[in-house]
Amino acid sequence: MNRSERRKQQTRVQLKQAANDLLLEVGYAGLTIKGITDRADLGYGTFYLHFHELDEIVWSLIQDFADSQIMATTDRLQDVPYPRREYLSWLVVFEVAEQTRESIVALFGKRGSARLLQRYQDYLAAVYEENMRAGRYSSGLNVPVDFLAQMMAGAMIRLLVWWAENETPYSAVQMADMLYETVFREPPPDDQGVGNP
Amino acid sequence: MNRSERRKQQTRVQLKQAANDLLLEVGYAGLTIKGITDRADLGYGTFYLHFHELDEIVWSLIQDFADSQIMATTDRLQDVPYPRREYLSWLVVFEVAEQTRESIVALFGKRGSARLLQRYQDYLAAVYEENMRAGRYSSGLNVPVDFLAQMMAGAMIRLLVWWAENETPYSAVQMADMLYETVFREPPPDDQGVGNP
Amino acid sequence: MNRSERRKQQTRVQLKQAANDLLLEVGYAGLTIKGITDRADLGYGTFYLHFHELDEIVWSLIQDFADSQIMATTDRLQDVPYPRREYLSWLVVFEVAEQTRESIVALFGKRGSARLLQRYQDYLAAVYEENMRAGRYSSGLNVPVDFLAQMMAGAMIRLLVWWAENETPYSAVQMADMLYETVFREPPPDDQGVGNP
Amino acid sequence: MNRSERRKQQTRVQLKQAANDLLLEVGYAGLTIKGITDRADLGYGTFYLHFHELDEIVWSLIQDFADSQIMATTDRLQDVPYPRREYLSWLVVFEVAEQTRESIVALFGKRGSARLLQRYQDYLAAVYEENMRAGRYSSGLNVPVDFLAQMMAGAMIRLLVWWAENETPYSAVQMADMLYETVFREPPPDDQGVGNP
DNA sequence: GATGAATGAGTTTTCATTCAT
DNA sequence: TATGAATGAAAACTCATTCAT
Repeated sequence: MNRSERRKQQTRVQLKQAANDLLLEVGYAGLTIKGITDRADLGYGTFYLHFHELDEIVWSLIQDFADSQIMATTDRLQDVPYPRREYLSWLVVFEVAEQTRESIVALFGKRGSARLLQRYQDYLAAVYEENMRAGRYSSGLNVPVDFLAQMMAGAMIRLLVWWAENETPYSAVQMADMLYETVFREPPPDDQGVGNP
Repeated sequence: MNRSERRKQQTRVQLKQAANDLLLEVGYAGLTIKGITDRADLGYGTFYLHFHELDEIVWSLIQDFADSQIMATTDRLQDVPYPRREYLSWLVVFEVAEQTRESIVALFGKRGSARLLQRYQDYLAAVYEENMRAGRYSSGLNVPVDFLAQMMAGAMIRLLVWWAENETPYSAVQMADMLYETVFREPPPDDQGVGNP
Repeated sequence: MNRSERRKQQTRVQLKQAANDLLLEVGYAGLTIKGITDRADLGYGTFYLHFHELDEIVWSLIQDFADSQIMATTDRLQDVPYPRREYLSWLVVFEVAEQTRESIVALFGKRGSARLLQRYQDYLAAVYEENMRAGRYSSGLNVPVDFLAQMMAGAMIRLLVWWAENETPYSAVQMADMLYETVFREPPPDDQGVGNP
Repeated sequence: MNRSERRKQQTRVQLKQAANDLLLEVGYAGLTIKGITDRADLGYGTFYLHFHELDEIVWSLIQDFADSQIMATTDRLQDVPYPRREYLSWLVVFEVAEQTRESIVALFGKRGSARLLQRYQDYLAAVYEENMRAGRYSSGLNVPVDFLAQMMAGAMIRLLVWWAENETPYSAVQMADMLYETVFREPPPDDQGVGNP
C-alpha cells in the first residue's frame, strides 16, 4: 500500500507543479482545470481526486510559499534580538520574493484572484497579530494590535506586488531598509542579511 | 437634440444605478450585463451603447466614489494647515466609507475584482505620490515617495476593507486617530471633524 | 414587433420538431440539448431562450399529444349518449395512438422517462377523476373516484405502451372492444368509429 | 474454500443492503456505484466483482421484493378456494407494500427508473398471464388473457405507487376491498386477512 | 438610440469503467 | 478477492457579444 501511497503523492505533486507553471504563464485568471491536467499529462478527472476546486490547489501553492517564508525566517532568526530581528525577517521576505516575483504577480496582481488575495491578507494579518501579542514585534505605539496587523499586512502585500510588478526597481536590501525606517523611524541596522538558504 | 442628449444621459444613470444596487446584492463576482439591464429595465443591447465591458461601468462607479472622497476633502480642507489637514482628510475618508461600507466590500473584498482593486490602488498611490511631491503631505522621512505612496495605498485600502467587512468595530474617529498616531507618531489633534457632507 | 414575435415562435416550433424527431430515433434516454439544437440547426444557447431544461420541451410535446387527444374526443363526442360515448372516446384514443406509436414508446417505454410517465399518469388520472365527478363517466361501482381514476390511468397507459411496443397486435377497434367489455361487462356497441381526424 | 464462498456472499449482501438503503435516501436517480460501495464500506472495484452495472443490483432487489410477495401469497393461499384466494392475495400485496412504501416510491415513482418499471410490469404481467392460463385466476370475461394481464399489471403498479406516494390514504384492507369490487363486481368476502408473515 | 433573439465558445462536474497492486 | 487511483467521455449551463429590426 505504501507504493500506491507514494504514487498518489507523486500525482499530487505533478498537479501542483503544473498549476504553478501555468500560473506564471497565464496568470490566475487564465488558469483552468483542463489546462492543469493537460500540462501535468494526467486525466481530467484526476484533478478532482486530489482537489475539490481550482482555488484549493492554488491555495495550497500559496501555503507552500508562506511556509517557505516562515521557515526561512522563524527558524534562522530565533535568537536575533529585537529590532534587528524584524529587519532581518523583512530582508528575507524581500529576498524570497525576489525569487518568486512572477508568482506574486500572478497570484495577487491585476490578473490574480481577489478571493485568494483577501485570504492571504487575512492569514498574514493573523500571523502579525499573533507575533505582536506574543511580544515578538513591538510597535511602541499605543494602537490596538488588530489595527496594526491589518495595516502592516495591507502595506506589505501591496509593496510586494508593486515591487514585483515593476520588476524590482529597488534591491531587496533597499526595500527592507525603507520599510525599517518607515516603521521604526530610525536608520536600519548595518547588515547584509543572514546568508541565503 | 438636447432632448435626446438628456435621454441618453438618463439611460446611463439608470445603468449605473442598477449596477451599483446589484453590486451590493450579488457582489462583483455575481455581476452580469443581463442582470444590470434587467434591473435597469432596459434592453440587453442598450448596455453596449454606453459601456464596452462590465469593468467599465464598475470602474465608473469607483471613479464616482473616488471623486466624492476627493471632493469631500480637497475642497473643504484647502486652508487647514498641516498636519491637521492630514488628520481631517483621513477622518473624512472613514466617514464617507462608513456610508459606503457595503460597496467597499463588494468591490474590493473577497468577492470583488482583483483587477479593479489593483487599478484603484494604482490610482490611489498616484494621488498620494502627487500630494507628497507637491509638499501637501510630508512624512519627514528620508524614504522615496513612490515607496511611501504604495505603502500608504496598500495600508489604507486594506484598513478600509477590513473595517467595512467587520462592520466597523471602531468609529471613524477612532480609525483616523489610530492612523494618525501610527503615521505621525504623536497624539491626534483634538478634533471632531469638519461637519458631514 | 410582430415580425420578431413570429420569428421567435418559429424557432420554438423548430426546437420542438427536432426534439420530437430525435425522440423517435434515440428515445428519451438518448435525448440531449445539443442533439436537439444541432438537429434544429440552431445555436446551443438558443434552447435556453425557450426552455429551462430538457424535460420542459418534452413535456410540452406530451401536452400537445394530450391536447390532440382531448380535442379529438371531447369536441366530436359532445352529444353522444353514455356509455357509447365512452366506447368512442377509447376508440379514438387507440386510433390516435396508432399514429403516434413510436412517440408513446419513446416517451413512456423502457427507454422513456420515469418522471414524465408519472407526471402524465397524474395528469390523466386528474382528467378521469374530473370526468367521473362531473358524471360524464359512470362506473356504477361503489368505489371512490380517486381510486378508480388512478386504476384507469395506470391500466390505460400500460395498455398503450404494451400495444405500441408490440406493434399493435390487435386493431384499435379490438382494443376499444376489449377495454369496453372489461370495464362495462357487456358487449361493445356495434360501431365503426366516428371517422378519422 | 467454503470460507471464501461465505465471505463472497457476505460482501454481496453488504452491497445489496447499501443499495437498498441508498435507494430510500436518494432515489434511483441519485444512485451511484461509488455511493453504494462507500455506504457498504467496500472498495469501489468490488462492485464489479458482483454486478455488471447499476441496474443489475437494483433488479436483484426488485426480485427479492417480488419473491417475498410471491412467497407471502402462493405458499399460504394454496388451498383457499377462488375467488377468496384472489382477494387474500391482493390483501397480502397491499400489506407487504405498506411495509415497503418508500422502496416502491424510490423504484417506480417519479425519481425511479423507467427501465426497471417496464421490466417489472413485464414480469408481473407474465405472472398474471401464467396464472390466468393455468386457471388460477378467472375473469369470466371473453377477453384475451394477454390483454387482461397487461391491464391488471398496469393498474396494480399504478395503484401501488399512487398509494405509496400519497402515504396510504386508505388501509390495505380498503385497497383490497376496492380492487376486489372493481374486478369481480361483487362485495369483497368478509375477511381480515391471513395473519402477517 | 433602444431592443432582445440568436450564437457558441469555454468550463465545470459527474461517473462508469479499467487496471495494476 | 478486494482495492482505489486514474481515466476521459458526456452534458449541462452561463454569458459576453453580435446584429437585424
